[in-house]
Amino acid sequence: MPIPAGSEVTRIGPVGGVPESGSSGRRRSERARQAILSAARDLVADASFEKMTIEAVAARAGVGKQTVYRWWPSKAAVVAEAVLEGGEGDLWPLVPASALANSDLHAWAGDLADRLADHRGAAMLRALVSAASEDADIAKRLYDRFTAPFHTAVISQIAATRQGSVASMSDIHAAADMLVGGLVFLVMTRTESITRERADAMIRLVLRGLAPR
Amino acid sequence: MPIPAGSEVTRIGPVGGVPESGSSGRRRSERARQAILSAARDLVADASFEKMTIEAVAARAGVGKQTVYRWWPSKAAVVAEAVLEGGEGDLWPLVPASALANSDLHAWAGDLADRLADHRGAAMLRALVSAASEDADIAKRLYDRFTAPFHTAVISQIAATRQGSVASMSDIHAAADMLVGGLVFLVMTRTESITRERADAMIRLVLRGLAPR
Amino acid sequence: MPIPAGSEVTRIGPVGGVPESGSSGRRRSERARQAILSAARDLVADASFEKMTIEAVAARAGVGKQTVYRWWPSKAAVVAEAVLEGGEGDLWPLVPASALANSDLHAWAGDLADRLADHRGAAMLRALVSAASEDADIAKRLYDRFTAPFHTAVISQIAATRQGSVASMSDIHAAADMLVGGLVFLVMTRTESITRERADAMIRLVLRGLAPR
Amino acid sequence: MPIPAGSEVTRIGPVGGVPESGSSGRRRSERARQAILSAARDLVADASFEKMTIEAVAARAGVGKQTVYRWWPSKAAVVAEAVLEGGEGDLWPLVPASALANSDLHAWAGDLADRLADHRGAAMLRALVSAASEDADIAKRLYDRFTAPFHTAVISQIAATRQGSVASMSDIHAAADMLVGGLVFLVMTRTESITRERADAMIRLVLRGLAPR
DNA sequence: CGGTAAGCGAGACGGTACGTCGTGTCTTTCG
DNA sequence: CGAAAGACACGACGTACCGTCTCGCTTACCG
Repeated sequence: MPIPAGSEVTRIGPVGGVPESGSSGRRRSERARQAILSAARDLVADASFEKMTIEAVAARAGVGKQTVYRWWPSKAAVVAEAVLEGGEGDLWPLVPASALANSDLHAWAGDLADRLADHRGAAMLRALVSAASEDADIAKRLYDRFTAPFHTAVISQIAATRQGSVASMSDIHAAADMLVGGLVFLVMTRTESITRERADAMIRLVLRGLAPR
Repeated sequence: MPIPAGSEVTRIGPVGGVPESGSSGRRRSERARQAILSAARDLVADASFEKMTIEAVAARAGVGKQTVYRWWPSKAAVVAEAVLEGGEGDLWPLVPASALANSDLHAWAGDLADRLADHRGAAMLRALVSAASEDADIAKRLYDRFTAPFHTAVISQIAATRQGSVASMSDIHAAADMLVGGLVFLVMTRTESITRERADAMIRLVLRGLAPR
Repeated sequence: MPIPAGSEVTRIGPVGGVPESGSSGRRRSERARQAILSAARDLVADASFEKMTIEAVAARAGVGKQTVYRWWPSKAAVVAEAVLEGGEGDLWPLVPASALANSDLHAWAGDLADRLADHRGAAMLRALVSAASEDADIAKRLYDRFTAPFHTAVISQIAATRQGSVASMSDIHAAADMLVGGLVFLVMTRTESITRERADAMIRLVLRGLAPR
Repeated sequence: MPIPAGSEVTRIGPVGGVPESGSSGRRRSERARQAILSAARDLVADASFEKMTIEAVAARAGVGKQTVYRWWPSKAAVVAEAVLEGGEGDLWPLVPASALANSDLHAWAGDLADRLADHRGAAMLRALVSAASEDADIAKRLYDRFTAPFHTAVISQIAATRQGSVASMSDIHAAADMLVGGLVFLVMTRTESITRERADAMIRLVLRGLAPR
């Protein structure tokens, strides 16, 4: 998997795409869209992917079921968009593409750990992973959203500090996969405490592994 | 989370347990039990946790639905037992508790990567993780089955080579979580190639991170 | 129920009526109106009242759904107008108001039988009766369209031949109800063969019953 | 249509047939069956065939929807059985097969008129006719239930009184169709008053028509 | 002739019911 | 008394239509 250098991970549209309207007919209701995503987030947060139902999402959003099915092909797609896109502010911290110092990585990982320590955040991520296990496209979106930015950041850091000779590409891959995977695995297995300390330990270990001898 | 040194990870019985020998009446049919677990494995392997149904398991096992519900409380429990216990041979390699050399860890990780590269193995692990996201007990079983042995192995290795001073306990935790989590995350996100090389890179990185300076 | 002697049964306008001339704006499209009625007739003819949908009517007529709802309040109303008014030629024969001879009645009944022997005609009448069972107004329209003309005809015949003393009003009612009802019942119960012979037998029986001793 | 002389019109089983049980498994619940038919009767009586829903029937019967669909193929079939079979006492009077006197026919017709004068009875018959318009089998059941007994009665009467020479078979058919059809048509078109007088007039007319000169 | 007031096609909307499927429980008969 | 068979109450599925509501157009009249 090549590293999509300056890739735009941010805005991933609904699967059905923007209304695309040629012209006639009533337009898609943005109000309904937001209500659905928000309802999905809420329901997934206090139950689980399996227990969430489209019916309940529609009801809570004050929307007909068909309005959900018109724009998303499956429960997994709704959850993916709801959890990945978030609502107003960003749900998940993004590694700054120009991260130069180790402290940037620590800050990011600590931030992420905070979100995952929160019950709501953890539940949402669990749901997202379950959704990914159902649908390969979502799986890819999940991977790209969390892992790819780390690649970019580490590469730009190395380039800046001329230490590139040391860390091979496969090491960077391994580092990113393990870091993200490690945190996600803790969430999936509900290991109680996802603390900044734990996240720091992971970052430290990985950076030490990547560092020149 | 303390490391349960000599813990028995191997045999995790059905939740209901064996029918408490000594009682009168017909005994639990081992044949039915195996048929159910095997059917569950098959169905989960070529669909997904969500799409697998107890009804289909019962049908394929040639068993009444009640016979499933008599012994397992939920779909998640059936899948957990089916996937974790495996059939005849062990489904998932176990780190030898007395692993002394780095090569032992490489061998284990490579072995695991092989299983996960296989479509059937990957599907089964995905199902297991989904099951874990539904049920905290299963989540714990999953974590213990894959992470704890690594802890034990690394600790015994350190004890043997008197390098214990270097690696802190939290580093060992981090290492185990990341290693297992990294591989599992690749499976969940369906990253195409889970190769021995990838696994080796992970192990190498982690060992370098753990090593004394 | 008094016999509305010279009643205009023929033209029954749309419920909403013509757009109240004098107003500005675009006029009702006669083309759309005909397309809708024709589509309704077609759809009802090869399915049933229950299975016909307004959506399908609009689609087949190449018309927006709203254009149907603007002019008719319900599916029953559309069907009633479509089936009762017919298209170009009259769908259902009308007893001539001045029927003087028995042969006129035989001719009418035979004609009606022919229409009902046709699959399309039978299906349309079935739909009309179903529509009537939903809506009392339509029920009245149906009754008046088929039964009242018979009343008128028989009365005028009696007046002409001075045999009025014999047949009481209630006998005439009974005769009309039974004649029309008998044929309609055959259609509703899908009795295979609605032949001129059958219709003749009915007319004969009724006339013999009405005749002076 | 031949006259099924001594036909058993009485018990027409559920379409799905009696459980037919070879052996094992839970038996069909008679309680549920009665509850469903009774609920269907009630709902159809105070709405219409179109407005009645299977969902409402199931709910009112305290039964799962599936239990309805397991035994009846369609709404029409449920209504047909509910209305034709009736509950405890017979819903619709049956002409005695051995009717010998005209007064027997008058009694029957008067009885039937009473049922149809009742709002509930009328609504149920309307629903039955609508059901028949959807399904040819039900149409036949409806025809046989109401018309055939009349055939039998008239024939037996004729045989007894040796007046057979006069009334031809086609006249008897016509008489039966018109009598039943006349009453049913009044119900369908909601003609307000279905009185014994009206029924008597019909019977009188028909008998006069059938009588020898 | 330009304004304004419908009607029109299209099609999304909040809903209700459909007929099917799966859940977990319950009878029933057999071994 | 376990196990197979299968009916049961329940509830969600994804679809089809309902009747209503925008949309961006035509028409047509009226000033």
